[in-house]
Amino acid sequence: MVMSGRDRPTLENVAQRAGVSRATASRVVNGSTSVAPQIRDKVLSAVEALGYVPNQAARSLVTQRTDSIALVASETASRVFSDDPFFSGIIRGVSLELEAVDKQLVLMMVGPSGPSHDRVERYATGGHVDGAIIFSMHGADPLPERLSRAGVPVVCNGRLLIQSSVPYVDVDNEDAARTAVHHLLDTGRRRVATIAGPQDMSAGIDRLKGYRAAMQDTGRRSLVAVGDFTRQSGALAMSQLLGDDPDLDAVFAASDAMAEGALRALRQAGRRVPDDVAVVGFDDMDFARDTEPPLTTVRQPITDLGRMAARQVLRMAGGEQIEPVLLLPTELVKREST
Amino acid sequence: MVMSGRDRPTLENVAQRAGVSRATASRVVNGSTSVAPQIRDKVLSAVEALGYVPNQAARSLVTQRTDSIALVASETASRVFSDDPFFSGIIRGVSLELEAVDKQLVLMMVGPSGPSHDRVERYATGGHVDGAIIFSMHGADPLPERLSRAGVPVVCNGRLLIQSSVPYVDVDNEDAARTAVHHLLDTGRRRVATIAGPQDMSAGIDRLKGYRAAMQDTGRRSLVAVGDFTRQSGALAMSQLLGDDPDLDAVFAASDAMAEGALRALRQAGRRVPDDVAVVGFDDMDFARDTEPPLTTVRQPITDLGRMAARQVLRMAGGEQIEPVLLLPTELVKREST
DNA sequence: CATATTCCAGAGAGCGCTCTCAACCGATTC
DNA sequence: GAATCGGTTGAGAGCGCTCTCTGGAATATG
Repeated sequence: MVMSGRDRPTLENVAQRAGVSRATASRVVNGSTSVAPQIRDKVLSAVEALGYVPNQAARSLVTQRTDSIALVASETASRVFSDDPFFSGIIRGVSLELEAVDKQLVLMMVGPSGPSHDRVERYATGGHVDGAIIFSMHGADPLPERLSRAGVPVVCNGRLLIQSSVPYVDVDNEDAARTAVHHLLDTGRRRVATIAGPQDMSAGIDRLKGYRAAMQDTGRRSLVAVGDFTRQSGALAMSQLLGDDPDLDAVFAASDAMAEGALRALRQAGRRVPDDVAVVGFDDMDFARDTEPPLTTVRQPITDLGRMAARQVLRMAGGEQIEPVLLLPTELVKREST
Repeated sequence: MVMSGRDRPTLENVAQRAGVSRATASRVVNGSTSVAPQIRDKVLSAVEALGYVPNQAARSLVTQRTDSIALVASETASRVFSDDPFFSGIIRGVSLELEAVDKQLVLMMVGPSGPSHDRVERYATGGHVDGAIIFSMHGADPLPERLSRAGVPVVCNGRLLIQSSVPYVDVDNEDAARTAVHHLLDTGRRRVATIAGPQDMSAGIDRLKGYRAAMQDTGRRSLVAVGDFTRQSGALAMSQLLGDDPDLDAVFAASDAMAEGALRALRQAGRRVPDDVAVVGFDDMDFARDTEPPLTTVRQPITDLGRMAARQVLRMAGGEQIEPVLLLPTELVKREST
């Protein structure tokens, strides 16, 4: 096996070949301005000739920066590995943003608690990353706060459930849900139920809150079933709802996946959509366009959520002060299911 | 802002507090056996008291290891960010395996070519990672070969399209497809079409090859439409197929997502499944159980594919010789669509 | 009891890089 | 012509860690 580590050219080699000092070579490599053009060129061609690539470890050792950001995801998050591509979207956004500034993305999964939790904490507080983005937290996870307290720049994706000063980016889930439900009401629906998301996640909680608010706005009774953002849970919840109130004429599902499950359950129960029951989802995933019928849904900019989280954490790492809350806009996309 | 980097305890501090030399402290931290128990304990409690975490950069600098592995994914891969969770499954597998040995996962996306390609190459050959797992390559991507030649341990996820000595892990796509088609034939189907995957990816190519082989085995004519593994393309391909041969009575789709699209197209064309047309998919994604009707499909162990890739690359990084090809078993899961 | 052997801890040399500080040099100013 | 000055370059000190090498204590051997 080739040991790539051993025979790699060092700055010293570059300097020698260019006939300058290591310090000057370093300046050129790092783009310092105060280097004479012809020396600069000499160094650059030495870099080229030798195929020099800076040793990140050595650099980190002195700069105390690692140029990498951790993306921490709760491994058990049903959304992460279920059939909805929320996870992928976030990763994509974060990745695009980091790539633009030549930072690396270190991905870490954590279990609900215990050893893997500690591992992430040790790793992040150990100065291996310049910051961390934490997403898809369940319950009152203490990790964000702990890292933050340890001096690691942290940004969360989604509102935290505990009182905390850790900044986050999210959409206004409550408001978006409210809008969705009002759309149902405005189009003449009278008995609007909801399939709520998991009640240990802010997205689940806030969307339910929005639904409740909209119902109260118009003096109506709530009809709630709780799912976990997956298709199956959506189908199950829909059946329950139908059992609870056979006359319901609309459903607001807190995710597209659950909405699709609901669509299926409705079909199996012999209900026509939207004639008998209108359905609104949340997310605007790719597949929402292809359900039968195509799904009316609340679009949230998932990739942008990732991008913004990355941007914020980079700013923090750069010593900037950032807004504690950043909300991105949503949009109600009307299709044939309402 | 708290600068976490500056006030972190060093090994020197630990040594001092424990009243030993730095070398001994290092031995304890790295689990060397030749340290007297009571000294060992003293060091450990100093570590505990100070909250010492080794500085990875310093360690890497001398060991020439980074304890991290790059997972490189083609960003444009339709599978990566489409509605099928292949990507997530691979990540999950790799992540689980790396976590077990306390290595980090560095995720890198690459565009079809150009700057991001170079970036990955520079990064990986620059000794920032101990190895790389490359997956979802399109066409004859030179990246795996280039990295490998540069001395970076590389394992691919999926057969390479070019002649190369880079090892890979995969399922036997051709054989699996053949089995699936034979299942269709065995259950009395006569006109079996296929919705092939993209022909610039080995999974797409090999599954089509398997289909063709099965058809030839039984002296039948092939009927092919090509998709790109997505739902939409599956629906589109199905319509074409129906146009080409309205009497077809079975379809083998090279992915579950395409199979679902096909199911939808068939329904819209007024065909009953499986009465008029049988459908077989590939992957056995979660949603395959919930399609209407539930999908017969070829199960491939996606998470294990990720796991094995990680295991192989770790072995390579450890200097071991590994098998150039590792094929994991598939299984035909029979449900109601056939 | 002297010598050989084993075992364990410490000293010290770097790993490759950045960055401060001093040195230098040609050019400007008095 | 001497003093000053902006602009470059080089020397060298570390960043925190691992690991080899050496010395000394403890144990075994003749």
